Amino acid sequence: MKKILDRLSEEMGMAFEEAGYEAELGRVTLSNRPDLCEYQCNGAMAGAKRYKKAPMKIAEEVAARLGDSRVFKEAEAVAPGFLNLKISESFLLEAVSSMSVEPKFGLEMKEKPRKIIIDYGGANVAKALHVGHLRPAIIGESIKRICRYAGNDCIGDVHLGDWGMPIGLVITELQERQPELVYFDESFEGEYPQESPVTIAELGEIYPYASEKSKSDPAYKARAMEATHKFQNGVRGYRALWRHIMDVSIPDLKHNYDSIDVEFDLWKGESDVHELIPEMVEYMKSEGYAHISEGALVVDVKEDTDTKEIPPCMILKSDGAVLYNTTDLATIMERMRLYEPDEIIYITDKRQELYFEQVFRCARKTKLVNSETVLKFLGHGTINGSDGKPFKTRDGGVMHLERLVQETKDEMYKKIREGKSREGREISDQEAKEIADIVGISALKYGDLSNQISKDYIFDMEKFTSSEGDTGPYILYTVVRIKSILNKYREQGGSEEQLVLLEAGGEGEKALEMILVQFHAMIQSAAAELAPQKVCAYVYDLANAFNRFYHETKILSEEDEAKKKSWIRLLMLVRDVMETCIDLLGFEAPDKM
RNA sequence: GUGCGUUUAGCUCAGCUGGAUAGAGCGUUUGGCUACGGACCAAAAGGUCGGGGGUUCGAAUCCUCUAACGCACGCCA
Repeated sequence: MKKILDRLSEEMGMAFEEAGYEAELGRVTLSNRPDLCEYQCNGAMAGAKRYKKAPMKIAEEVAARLGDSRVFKEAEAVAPGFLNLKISESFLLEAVSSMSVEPKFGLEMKEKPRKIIIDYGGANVAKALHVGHLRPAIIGESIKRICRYAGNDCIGDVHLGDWGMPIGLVITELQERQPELVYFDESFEGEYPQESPVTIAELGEIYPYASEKSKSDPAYKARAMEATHKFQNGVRGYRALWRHIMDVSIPDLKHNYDSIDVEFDLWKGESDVHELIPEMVEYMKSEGYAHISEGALVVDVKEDTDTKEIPPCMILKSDGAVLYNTTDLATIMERMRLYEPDEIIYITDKRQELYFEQVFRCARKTKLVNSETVLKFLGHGTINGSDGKPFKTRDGGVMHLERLVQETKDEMYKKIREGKSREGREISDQEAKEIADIVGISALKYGDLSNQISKDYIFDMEKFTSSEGDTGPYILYTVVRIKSILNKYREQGGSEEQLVLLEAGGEGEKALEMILVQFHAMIQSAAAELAPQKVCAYVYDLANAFNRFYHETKILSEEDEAKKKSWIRLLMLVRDVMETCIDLLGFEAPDKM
C-alpha cells in the first residue's frame, strides 16, 4: 500500500496537470492548521513564479478540478494561495481497512533488501556495563528492529572490547594477589585447570582497582602493558587466563543485555580479528598506503577539501603495538569478507566522531571497502544527572547498568503498589514485580529514545516512570486499556467474526484513523533517518488520539451491532499498530498493569 | 587556535524538504468520577524561537556575522 500522502499527492498532481501545471506541484502535506483543514497543498504558491500567475488564481483553478474527487471531500483555495483539503471518509475507510488486513499494515517493501551491520555494543570484557553502555544498547537495538521491519537484512554485532589493556590490568592484579597461580609459571607445560581462578564478582572489583592503580603507578602500568602484550602474543598461561576471563565475563554481559531486552546476532570482538592484522598491515605497507611518521605507522587521510586538520590514521604505535584503529580496520576487512554488507552503522558516543571519520577514510582509501559500501557513524549524546552533568551515583561513583535498571524497576514497583488497587484487579506481589520489570524497561527505553540521538539528555527517574505525559508507562497504559476492553468484549460473548470497519462517525474517530494511516510514512522516515524518536512521537500521538476517542465513545454498551463491531475492529488495529511500535522501540506491553 | 554541536514557554523537549495563529509534556489555574481501567480526559494562562544583518511573496527552518555553553583535535577508546 502506498503512503497516504503519496496517494493524496497523486490525486492532487493530476488536478494540477489537468489545469495545465506540473504534477510535481501537487505535493500534499499534513495541515499545520488542523482547525481549518486536514491536509494542505502549497504548490500554487511554489508555481506562481514559474507560470507568472497569481498563486490564488492557480489554487482556484486546481480546486475547481477537485470538485468531484473521490479522495477529497473538500478542496478550498485560500489566500494567498493555500489549498485546504479535507479527506473523504470513504477514502479514509479504504486506507484503514487495507491496513487492517495486509501484512505489516501494508508497508511497502524495497525490491532488494540492504544488508546492514549495526555495531552497537561496545562492552568491554572484564569491565562491568555502566550507564555509558545504556544508550548505544537501547538505540542500536531499536534501529536494528526498525531497519529490519522496513525490509532490510540487519545484523547486530556487540563488538566486544576483548583484546586490550583492561585484560592486561586484570591479569597483572591477579598476579599481584596470587603469584603462585600456575598460569604465571612459565615452565609449566601441563593442562591448565578448567575452573576460572576469578569469579565475575571478583572481576567487578579487580578491574576498577587495577585501573585506578595504573594511573598513579607507572611501573604497575608498564607491567600491565607487558601482560597485555603477552596474552595478545599467545603466551600460554596468559592466553589461558584471557580465556577464563572471557568465559566468566561474557555470560554476565549476556545476562545484562538480556535484562533490558537487547540481543545481538553476533558476539564478535576485537579478538576475532587479531590474526588478520599482520596481513592487513603488510597489505597497507606494500600497496604504499602506510608510512612511518614520528615512529608510528600511519595512513594519511586528509583531503584537499578539508577545512580543518585531520590527523593521519594510526595503524601501529611507535612501539609496534596495535591499537583500536587497527582492530577496527581489521574488523571492517573481516566483515566485508564474511558478510559483504551494503552498510555498516556504528553507534557510539558522539565524541568519537573524528576518530571514526579517520577510520572510514582510511578504509576507503586503502580499499578495504567497496566504493558503494556505506560507513555511517551515529553519535549519541550523554546521559546527564539532574545537575546537567554526566550521570553518577549519589556518592559520585560510576553508575553500573545493572543498578540503574534495578532502581528503575524498583521505582516502577513502588508506583504500582502505591496506585489505588481497584476492585477486581488486585494483583499479587509476584505479579506486581513482573509488571514492574516490563514497565520499568519501557520507562528507561522510551525516556531515552524519545530524545534525539545526538543530544545529551537528563535522566529524570520521576518523569520517566510517570504514567502521565510523554512516557513509556503512559503508552503501555493505553495498550493495556485497549486489551482490557477487547477482553471484556470477548467475555461478553462478542464474536471476532465479521468485524467490518465502517466510515468514521465522530471527530475523534476520524482523527484516530488519520493518525493510523500515517504509519507507513513514519516507518520509512524513521528507517531512512535512523530515528527511533519518530516512532516515539508517532505512538504517543496515536495513544492520545485513542484516549480522546475512548472518552467520547461508549464502545461495549453501543446498541448498534455494526457500529460496535467496527469499533472493536478499530481497537484491534490500534492495539496491533501500537504493539508493533513499542516492539520497534525494544519493549513490550503487559496484559494488565 | 581550528573544527563540530547546542541555544525555542518557569522546567524538560518537538518542530519533516522555508508556508497561515511556533507545538507537546511537567508545573500552575479551572472543569469532568453511578469507573467499557480516572495510572484518564477537557480547557486556560504562559514564547521578541540567544543577538544583529541578509535571501524570499513568506524564515525557528536557508546564508552571513556575533555571543554564551559543551565537545573533539597522532601513539586512549
